[in-house]
Amino acid sequence: MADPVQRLVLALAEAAGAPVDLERPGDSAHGDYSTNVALQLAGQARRPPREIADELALAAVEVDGVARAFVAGPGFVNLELEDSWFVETLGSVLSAGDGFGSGSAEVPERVQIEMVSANPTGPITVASARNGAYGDCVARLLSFAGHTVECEYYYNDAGGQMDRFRASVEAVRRGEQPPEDGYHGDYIAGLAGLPGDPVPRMLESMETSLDRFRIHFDSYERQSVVETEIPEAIALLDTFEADGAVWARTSAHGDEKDRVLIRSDGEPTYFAADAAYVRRKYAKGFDRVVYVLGADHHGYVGRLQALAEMLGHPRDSLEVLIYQLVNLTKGGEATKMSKRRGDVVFLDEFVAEIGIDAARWYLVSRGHDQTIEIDVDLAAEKTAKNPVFYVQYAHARIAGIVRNAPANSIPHADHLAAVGVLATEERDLVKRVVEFPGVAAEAALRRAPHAIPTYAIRLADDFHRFYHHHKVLGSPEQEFRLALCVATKDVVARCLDLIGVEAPDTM
RNA sequence: GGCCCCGUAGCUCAGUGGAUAGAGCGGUGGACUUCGAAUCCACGCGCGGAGGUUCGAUUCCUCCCGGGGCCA
Repeated sequence: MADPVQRLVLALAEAAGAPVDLERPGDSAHGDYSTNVALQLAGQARRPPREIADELALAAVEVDGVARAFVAGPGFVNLELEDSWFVETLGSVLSAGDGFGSGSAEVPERVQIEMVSANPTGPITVASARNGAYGDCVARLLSFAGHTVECEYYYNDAGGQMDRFRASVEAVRRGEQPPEDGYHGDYIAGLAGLPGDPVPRMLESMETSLDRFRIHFDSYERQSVVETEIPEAIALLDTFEADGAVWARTSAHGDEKDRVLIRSDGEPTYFAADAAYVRRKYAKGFDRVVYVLGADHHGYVGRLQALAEMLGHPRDSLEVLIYQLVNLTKGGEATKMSKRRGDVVFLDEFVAEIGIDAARWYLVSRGHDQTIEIDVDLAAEKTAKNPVFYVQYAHARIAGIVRNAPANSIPHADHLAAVGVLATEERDLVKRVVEFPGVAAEAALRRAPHAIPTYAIRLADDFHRFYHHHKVLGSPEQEFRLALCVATKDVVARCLDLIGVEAPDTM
């Protein structure tokens, strides 16, 4: 079945002889949809925009479903649509079912997303949780768009950090303080009380925290394994020797300077391990390799993309998603996050205070380019007012209606008919629901999951308003309204699923 | 000194070229014998500054100011 929105867009594009974008005007006096295509065409056509708009409006009224088309302002063409268009549109949403809004990827790719990748020296922090929540949502969005996505966790099991971590646990076991440059958090004492190597225990506990936070990994990779492939990787790179060291000519591939691979003492650098790791990722057959890194690592972008290019892949196929950091305040005082000092807020504590749904919502509902400020004291108090409940409540409300609906009254797409004249709230809600595919596609393309909660709030808003004004069950319009409820409920649930939040039937 | 991110309402944030810039929180006042009032309705205040591109700029470009981060 052809999507009625697309049908409109295509008909208008044909009339205009150019691609057309429909937007929803802020002012309802400007119709259901409007397009600025006449304004865009005016320049090259060397004609007054209103003249072009007049012609387009004449053609638009002939399009099936268009009740009225009129020109306003500098040359906008505004459309008012027939009730039948809304009924048809709702029907198409219902028949799309679970797939509504999915499959936007033009070229489906095999994508690896590497995220979190915190070394196992302490529990998952809120900062790492933002990394994970963001990466996980991007993974969900890309997968919904039609890509095949795998999530990987990478950690350094062989470096100095691990030595200091083990030494800290050992010190406590001997009844001493951890070394000055060691780890001082309370969790060290807990690990010291258990026998054996603390590293596997630490990892296991981190995995449990992430899993409970609904962040799942398809694979784990260790630096000690990756390092064994450094020679193969270096053989493929553009290298030279200077000062007794082996260098990668990264500056010739978009990086700001060349990088050392093997020091003059024969020791490989971290960058050499990075090279081996990048090679390994592509060797697994991924078309696209994504890193999720905090803003403090933005300097890595150039050298990583240089590696991809030297290894024979398009530099853009290695994508680094940078998110800004999380600042915590406690009672108005800023606290610097430092895992070594134990001066951090851990994910488990954060979740214990505000719950998983609110925590996930909190971490992904802001743009990833935005630094997050969290007042730890206020977070718990604010929970009840968190917009996530506003959205969840819309879902639960609809679930209640569906529960109370008579058996066999849930409508099907094929025999859907409006009764009487549609109300503003009904038309607005239909328009909101059909925005979803565009929102999901855009969010995936821009790696911007925060667009989903933003949209979900507006959707819930339109639903709550509709609910308040109109009775569903037992009304003459029951069939249409029930259909509208079901479509809304499905889209709300999909939005929440895309950000890893539950969609409860009761609250 | 170089590079990256950010300055939008009292606070936390949406809005990557369109018409009168939006939400939530906080404040005030209203609405439940009706499918769930965790809801709805009403009332205030705002694009850091200066230039430029454009028919049109919160959005794009340059510079300045201010906050954060990375590197040197």
